[in-house]
Amino acid sequence: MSGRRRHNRKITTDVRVGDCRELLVSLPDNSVDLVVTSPPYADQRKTMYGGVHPDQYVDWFLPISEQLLRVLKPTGTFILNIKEKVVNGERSVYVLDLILKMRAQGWLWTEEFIWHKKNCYPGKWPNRFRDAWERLLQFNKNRKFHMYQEQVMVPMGDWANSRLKRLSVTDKTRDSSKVGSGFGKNVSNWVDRDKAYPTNVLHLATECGNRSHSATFPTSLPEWFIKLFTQEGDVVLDPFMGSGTTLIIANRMRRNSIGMDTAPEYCEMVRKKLNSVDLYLCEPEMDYESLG
Amino acid sequence: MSGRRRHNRKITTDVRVGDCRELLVSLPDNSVDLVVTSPPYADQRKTMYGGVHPDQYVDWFLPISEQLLRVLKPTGTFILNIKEKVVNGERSVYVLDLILKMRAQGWLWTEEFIWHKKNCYPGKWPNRFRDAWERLLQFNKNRKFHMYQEQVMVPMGDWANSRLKRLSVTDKTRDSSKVGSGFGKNVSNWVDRDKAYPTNVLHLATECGNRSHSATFPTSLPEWFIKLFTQEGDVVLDPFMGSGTTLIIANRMRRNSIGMDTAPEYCEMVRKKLNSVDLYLCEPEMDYESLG
DNA sequence: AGCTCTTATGAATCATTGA
DNA sequence: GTCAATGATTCATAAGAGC
Repeated sequence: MSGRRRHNRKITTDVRVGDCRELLVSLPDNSVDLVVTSPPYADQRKTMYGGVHPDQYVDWFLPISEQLLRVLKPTGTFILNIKEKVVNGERSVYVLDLILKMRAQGWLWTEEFIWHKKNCYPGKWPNRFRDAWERLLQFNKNRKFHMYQEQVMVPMGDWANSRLKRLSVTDKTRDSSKVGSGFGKNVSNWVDRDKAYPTNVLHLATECGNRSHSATFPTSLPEWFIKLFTQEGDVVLDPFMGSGTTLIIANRMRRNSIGMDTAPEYCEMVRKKLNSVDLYLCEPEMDYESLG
Repeated sequence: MSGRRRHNRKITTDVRVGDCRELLVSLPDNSVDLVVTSPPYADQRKTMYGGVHPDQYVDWFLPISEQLLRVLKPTGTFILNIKEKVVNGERSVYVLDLILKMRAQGWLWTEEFIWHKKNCYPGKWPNRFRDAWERLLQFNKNRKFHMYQEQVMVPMGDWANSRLKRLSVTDKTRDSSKVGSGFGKNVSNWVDRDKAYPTNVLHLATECGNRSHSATFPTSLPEWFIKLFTQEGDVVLDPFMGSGTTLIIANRMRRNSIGMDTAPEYCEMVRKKLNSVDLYLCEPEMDYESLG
């Protein structure tokens, strides 16, 4: 766990140009710890990915998910960020259909996280409110998988904060005066509880890191799942890399990663960003935590 | 809009004992403006009252939704509160299946609201976080339906929320003691200023209105949808009444309503509560707004 | 009034036992 | 072995009392 040993291990960050339907075939079986990706939504970004019609979306995605099932380790996890479009005033059902067919492929639909977008897209319609959430579908190969819950614990609410503050000023001194009173054990229970486990609802604002790119995938989203489902040295895969948010944060967290994208200009951009990040990581005194 | 005219119209609140699969047949076509209900969730235990096995859930519900489709007005809305259980470490898919089959019945799946439960059930498991959200599925008969968005506009920003919340608990009682003090006008000033349209994510804590009954959703949940999808004098239907939260709030908001439940003791309890509410409504100076 | 502290409670999951 | 029932476990809120 020392900083020196961590930096002695070589971390690879692999950017591949091409269609993941072809590139995934070259990856070995059971080699990836976490797949986290946000594929192009149906009929969106036509020019970049050729656009997939909602009716064809499931058939287009199933060969990809089949490859992902193959390359994922038995203890690994697949996080799929997706949200169905409104078509003719109705929510499309291709996401529901996809879940059912991926289960038929062998995936377990373990959980559905909700990403609550606090600053969602503006707009007003007569019979619809703004869409402020997206699905984060968790799939696994087995019921048992790696999950490092303590890595994503969050600070507790205000009442606990104030209570802890009070403990730290009065009760701690009282404890030091009464030796072995047993009260210290209670204090340590409270002190240990300064962080709480999250739920399956994630509150994150959308970020617009790069103005030239339309995707609003915030850095904290892949970061959260990488913390939760991988350790240092593990392998993260994003078959729809886009601007490379997942790869860059994986590199910064010292996870090996593979990213794929059909657009050469995106791949080149990500490579450049990675090079500058690598410079930071080569500094022996720099740590991920200090970059956080 | 005057209080006098509103109270001249007779509002009926109809509590019927029995299984809604049988009772719904007697309702006329196209007679209901809003169905809002929270049916018993699927349960592994076969023998338990109200429990339906996950594998049988869709077949059990489809005849009911067929009747609901018949009795709903063309401009009406059906709100279904539901959440799938975890079975063998995996999320069940009967809700997804139900959506697909209800569409085949003729329903439009217009929207999926998220109810974010701020105080969710406790628990800790090695490979799962606590479940903090439920689905609020919106179904319609037609693409055009009645929606009164301005009725559910919310104050902007947290500072306004906390201020309004305090008003609702302390200043409300003060207002009832000081008749016509003019303070109520200040409240409405706050409400009129800086309002924003909500999104499709609802933040509500679970409430337990009645101690003797375990499964109630909070009053504000049906209240929100009744505001959004009905006007005074419209008809609200809850085929799984339970403790009657929906009926009582509908009565208070001067909507006609029909509630059904197989348990006579629940029906009797709701009737008693309705009688006491009616007494309040008979007072000419009382208004829905002052009841909060 | 504001702040602190107490306490009640919530549509849950999982592992184990028994049929 | 499969299926069903039971018990233990769990924790962040918010309402309410108290100062």
